[in-house]
Amino acid sequence: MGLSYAEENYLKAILKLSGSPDGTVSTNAIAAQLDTSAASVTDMLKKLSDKELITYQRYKGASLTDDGQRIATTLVRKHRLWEVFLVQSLGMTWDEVHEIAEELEHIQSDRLIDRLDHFLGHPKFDPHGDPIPNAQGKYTLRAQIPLSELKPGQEGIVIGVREDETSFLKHLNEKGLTLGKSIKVITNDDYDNTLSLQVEGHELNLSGKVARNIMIKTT
Amino acid sequence: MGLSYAEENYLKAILKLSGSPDGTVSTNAIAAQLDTSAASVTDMLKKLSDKELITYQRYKGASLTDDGQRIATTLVRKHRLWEVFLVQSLGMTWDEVHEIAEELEHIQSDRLIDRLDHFLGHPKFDPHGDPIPNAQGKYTLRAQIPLSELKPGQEGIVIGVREDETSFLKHLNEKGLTLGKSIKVITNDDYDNTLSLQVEGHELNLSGKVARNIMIKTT
DNA sequence: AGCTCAATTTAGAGTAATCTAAAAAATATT
DNA sequence: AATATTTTTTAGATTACTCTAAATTGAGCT
Repeated sequence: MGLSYAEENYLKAILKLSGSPDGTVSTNAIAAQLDTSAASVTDMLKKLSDKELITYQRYKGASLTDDGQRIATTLVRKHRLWEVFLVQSLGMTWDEVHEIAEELEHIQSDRLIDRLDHFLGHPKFDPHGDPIPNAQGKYTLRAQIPLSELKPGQEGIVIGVREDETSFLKHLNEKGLTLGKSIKVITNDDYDNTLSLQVEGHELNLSGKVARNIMIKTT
Repeated sequence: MGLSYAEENYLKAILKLSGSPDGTVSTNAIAAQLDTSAASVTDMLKKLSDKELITYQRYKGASLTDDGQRIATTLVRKHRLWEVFLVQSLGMTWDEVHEIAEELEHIQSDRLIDRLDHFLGHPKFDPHGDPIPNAQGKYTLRAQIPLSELKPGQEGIVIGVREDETSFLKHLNEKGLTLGKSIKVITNDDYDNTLSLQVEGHELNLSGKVARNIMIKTT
């Protein structure tokens, strides 16, 4: 019936990586995502294929079946709802909740998630600005572009980040660049790949690498 | 560093069973508590002993060291805080929260538990009436006696149950005997071991077995 | 088409937790 | 005290997940 934590994590990784054309994901991509060996991935892909949660052919990569997609999306829903709870109810900061939510998402109880969703007021986005799938797996998309694509003079609001890594989120927090902050781009140098912007009066410099991972809703 | 779920569950079982004189618990008692084989218990006792979380001698049973006691008490604290959250915040019923809390108690984050405790207003008792240890492992005892010990005419309030089993809690819910209800004993027949009482106008009959597991604060 | 190299799979092995069956130790009974 | 019974441990195996190293397959290049 229930899946193991490992199985669930593989499904989530495949969902995350299957933005590509036909949704097919390579063995190595999964190994990199989960920081495990390619051999382990191959073993697990066989198992998930037997359970009909993915379609898999040797040497050809894997993609989620409808069942697999449903389960993976539910995990994302759980993860993001828990993140909202941790930030909104418990007052934790957005850079410390990811790892805890990574554990909480595996708790087994549909009813628990329904009640939590209700308690939180059916939020549509998590603290990183990512959409929360509803119980049917549908979610709202939001118009957002990477900070790196803004031209000098453009303004907007920080609505999310792409990276989940704690170190990255911590870095942003230290710079004062948190969710909801209004920003205005001063310079965006395509050449040396740096960007300067104004946040609450201060001026801030970011590398192109960092700027590409910060999502903005333009105003 | 961190312990596995299995290791944590063994420590909790040993704490639960070590009400006895010197706090020593037998292999078979643990096996029964965790519904596992005695052989598995022996294996695990060796491992926990190596980690200095219990003292253990072959054929002589086990008892918690200070470290083991601290960890086990923290687990109880986490379990009971989560139960309060599930009932108080999410509106779940006391008969459905135990199993979910059984999973939630393993989530690793001291800060999370501190925040949760704060969010809930530092509750002293869980929905079953059991005391919640504080961060230092200390907890308040409450004067409570089993319903089975009340004499006819005595009155009181339901403040807890001894059994954790879902089926038992469900049974009580159906009879309308939930936490906080005022009761008055009408008859308590030592001979055939049954008891009748008044709850909100209704009259209710309980077996001695059930009555022994319902805790009352007399008024 | 044949070769090269990267990606992937297979082979073989290790760890954690569990089981059943058999052996050993402790406890109870006569 | 000797024997019978119960409890506990050991032995040997199984499942899930993981690893490294070696073999295989596929894809790109000439």
